[in-house]
Amino acid sequence: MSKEFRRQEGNVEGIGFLPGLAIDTVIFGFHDSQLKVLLLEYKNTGLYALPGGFVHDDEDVNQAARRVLQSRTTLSNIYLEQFYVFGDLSRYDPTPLKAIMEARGYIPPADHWLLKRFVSVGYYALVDFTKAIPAPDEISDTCNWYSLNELPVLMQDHQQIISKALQTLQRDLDQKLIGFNLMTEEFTMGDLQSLYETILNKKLIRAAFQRKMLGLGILERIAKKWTGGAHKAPYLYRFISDKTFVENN
Amino acid sequence: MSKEFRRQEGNVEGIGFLPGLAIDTVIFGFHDSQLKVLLLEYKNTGLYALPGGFVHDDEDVNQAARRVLQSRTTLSNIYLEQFYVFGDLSRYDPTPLKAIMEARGYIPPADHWLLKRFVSVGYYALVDFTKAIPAPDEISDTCNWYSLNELPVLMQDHQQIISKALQTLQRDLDQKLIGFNLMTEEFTMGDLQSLYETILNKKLIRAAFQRKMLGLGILERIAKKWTGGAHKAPYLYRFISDKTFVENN
DNA sequence: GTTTATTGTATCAATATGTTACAATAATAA
DNA sequence: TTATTATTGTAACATATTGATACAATAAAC
Repeated sequence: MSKEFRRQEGNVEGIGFLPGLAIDTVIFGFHDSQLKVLLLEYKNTGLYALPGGFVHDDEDVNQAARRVLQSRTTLSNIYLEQFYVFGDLSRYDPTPLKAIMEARGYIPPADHWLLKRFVSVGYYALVDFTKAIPAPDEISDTCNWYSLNELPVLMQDHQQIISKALQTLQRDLDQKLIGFNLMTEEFTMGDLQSLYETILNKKLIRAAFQRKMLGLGILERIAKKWTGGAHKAPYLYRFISDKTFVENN
Repeated sequence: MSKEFRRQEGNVEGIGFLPGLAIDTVIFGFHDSQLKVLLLEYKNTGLYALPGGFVHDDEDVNQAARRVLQSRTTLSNIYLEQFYVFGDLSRYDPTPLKAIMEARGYIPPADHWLLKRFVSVGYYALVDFTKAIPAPDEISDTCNWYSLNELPVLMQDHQQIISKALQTLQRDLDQKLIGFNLMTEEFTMGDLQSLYETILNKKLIRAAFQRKMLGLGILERIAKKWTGGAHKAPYLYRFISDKTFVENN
C-alpha cells in the first residue's frame, strides 16, 4: 500500500480510480474492557483520520474496502460490513487533503481530483485486537488504537461516521452473532459479557447472560481454566463455528 | 423531471452531476394484500427498471434520492431509507442505457458519461398506495406498480436490489415502527396483520398480533366501523403519531 | 486451614408470547 | 323478525423467555 498514495497524488486526474468515491473503514477492536478504533495520524499536520482509500476502476467497492482493511491491520478474513453512505454536500472540504499533500511537499493544482467533492462509503470491521498489527501508510506517522471515549479530534465528518458505525454494531450485535469476532480465541464468560456491556453501553444480568450465551449452542467449553484471581477459576470458552465471518455480499 | 434526462443525455461529459454515482429507489406500496414496487418501462426497448437518477453536484445524495422519489410518486414527506451500495464491477453494463438513448434517436459517443461504470446507492421508500400517483419520466412509457411475485425481467442488477431492499424492510419492520407508512389513514387490524404477514412472509397469530399492536400504544381506535361483511364489523384504527417519518439523516 | 472474591447454576418471579375459547355482532337469508 | 354465518375483540390459560436472588464450588492469598 505504500505505493498507493503516490499513485493517487501524482495522478492529478485520478486515472485508474472511480472519481468522487471514497471508502472509510471503522475498525473496531476490544481491549481492557474498552472498544477501540484504528486511527491514522498524518505527517506534520496533526490530523487524525479513519483508515480509508479509493476504489480502483477494476475492483468491486467491497473489494476496495477489504484491501484497505488488510493493509491497515495485516489481517485477512476479517468481518467487514458496509453500513452507510455519507454523501452530504456539507462534508465537502478540500482543506485537510490539501494540507496533507502540502505537508509532504507537494502543491496540488486547484483541480486535483483529490480536492473535489467525495462521497464516502462507510464500512465497519471487527478484529481480534491481539492479532491485528496496525500499519501506517506512507503518508501517516502512526496507525494506532484509540478508545472510543478518548478520541482525538477527527478530520471532516469522521466522528459522525464512527458514531453511525457504533449504532449499527449495536443494532446488529443481537441479530447476527458477530461479537465473537472481537474476542481472542479463548475467553471467559466474563470477558464476553464485558464486551456486550461495552458495545451496548448498559449493564447486563450475569446469570441471564450466561444462560443465554450457553443456550445458543455456539460456545465450546475448553478443558483448561483461566488462572490468576483469588477465587474460583472461570472456564475458558471458544466460539464453535469458524470465526471467519466474511461479508456475504 | 422531464428536463432531467435531456440535461443528462445531451451533456456528454455529465457536467453538473457527480460522476459514476447513481441512485436507485425501491418504492414499496401495499394493495390487495400484496407488496408492490414501482417500475418504469422504457420507450421502445421493453426494458423495466427501478426509478433512479443521478446526483447533482450541488445537492446531498439523500436529497437526490428524495428528488427522484417525489418526481415518481408526486408525494412529499415519504419514509425513505438508504440501505446498500451496489458497487460490484460485474454490474457494469452500458448496453441498457445505450439502448434507451438509441431508442430515443440519440446515438451517444462511446465515452458518454452515462455509459461509464456506475456505483449505485440503493434506497427504499414506503408509500401509501392510494395516495401515490405514479408518474413516468420523459424516457419511460409507463410508471406502474408491480406485485413482488410477478415482477418482469429487470435491467441490470435491479432484481437483486429489490431483494436486498425487502430483506432490509423485513429486518427493520419490528425495530422501527415503519409499517404504518404503507397503510392508508384508517385501517382494520386485519389489514395491518395482512401487511405484516406479507412483508415477513409468514402467518402470524391473530390474538397475539392484536394484543401486541394495541400494547404499543401507537394506535387510536376510531369511532366509526368498517362495513361490508356479513359478520361483526371491525373497528378502524389510525396511527397516532404523524405519519411523517422522514429520514433522520 | 481459613478467608475472599468470583463463577456456575438452580430456583422462583415477572414478563412476553403461543394457543384456545367464546361472547359480540353486521350482514344475509329465511 | 329471527336465525344463520363469518369474523372480531378479548379473556383465559399454557408455554417460553427474561429478570432477580440465592448458594454451593473453588483458586488464590494469607
